[in-house]
Amino acid sequence: MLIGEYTHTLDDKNRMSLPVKFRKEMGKSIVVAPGLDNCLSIFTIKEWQKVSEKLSDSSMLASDNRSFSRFMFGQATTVDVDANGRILIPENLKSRSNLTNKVVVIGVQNRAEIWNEKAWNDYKKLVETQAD
Amino acid sequence: MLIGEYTHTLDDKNRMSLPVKFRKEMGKSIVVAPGLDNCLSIFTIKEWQKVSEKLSDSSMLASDNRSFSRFMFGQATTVDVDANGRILIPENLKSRSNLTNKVVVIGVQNRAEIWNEKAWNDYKKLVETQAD
DNA sequence: ATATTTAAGTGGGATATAGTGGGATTTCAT
DNA sequence: ATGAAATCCCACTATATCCCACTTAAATAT
Repeated sequence: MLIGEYTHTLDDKNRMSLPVKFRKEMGKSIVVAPGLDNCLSIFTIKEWQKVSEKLSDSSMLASDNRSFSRFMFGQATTVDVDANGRILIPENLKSRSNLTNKVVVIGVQNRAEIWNEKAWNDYKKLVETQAD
Repeated sequence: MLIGEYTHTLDDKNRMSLPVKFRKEMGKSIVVAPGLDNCLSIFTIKEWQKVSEKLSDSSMLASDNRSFSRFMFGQATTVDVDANGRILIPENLKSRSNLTNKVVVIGVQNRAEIWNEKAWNDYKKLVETQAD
């Protein structure tokens, strides 16, 4: 299971190292996809297949499903993990999620997410205040 | 069952020894997670699995479920108990709960909690006055 | 009660490794 | 053919981890 929060660097070659605790579970080839709430999602190949199956089960006659499928499949990419445990973040996904030099990688059970550092901190604060 | 209150030191390497009375029940690998009311929760692997199962039943398309999952999984970490019965408190969780050199570990049935010493004393007082 | 032993809690040095940066080579597109 | 970008490779640094040792508290024996 993927859990935990790690602040990493997105260098000027758009490389980002995966937290070492995620590497074994993630394998050598992963899928980077747009995530909800302006973050990036990353999946193992296996989990990505599950996501795709769910989407293909939903009818393409419903406009919401069509748009969500386009959103996910259209922007997702397979990337390889290099010898140092890093992946290359595609430029279009990077700019979509306002990723800068400092990013936060979080584990959320079956997926990981990459956040703009400030956006993640704001999001956490919001959740805590709502819990009262 | 985990019960009792223990004042321990959080050293400058963020290590904290578990109360010896908790060690057998906690095992060699435990999960540290954010808790409500500004404390940290620690679970056995088994108890943590129960928590995650509850959360994984909820749909990720609902924004409330998403945010709570991110909050819990994103900040939780698995930590190993070292040869001296200590665990390493992640820096992000430490600062979130205002933990300083002196912390209080309390047992609460199936989980333990780590508190800032002063916050715990204030909380106790508050509960006592409210009980009148 | 006092001495002796055992264990809990803590501190700190040495080593391993995660994370990062950057040069050199290769691949790809124009 | 040329420029840009991706990949490979190596190296550096900060930090986590391992290991050992000290101190204080508790337990046992005399």
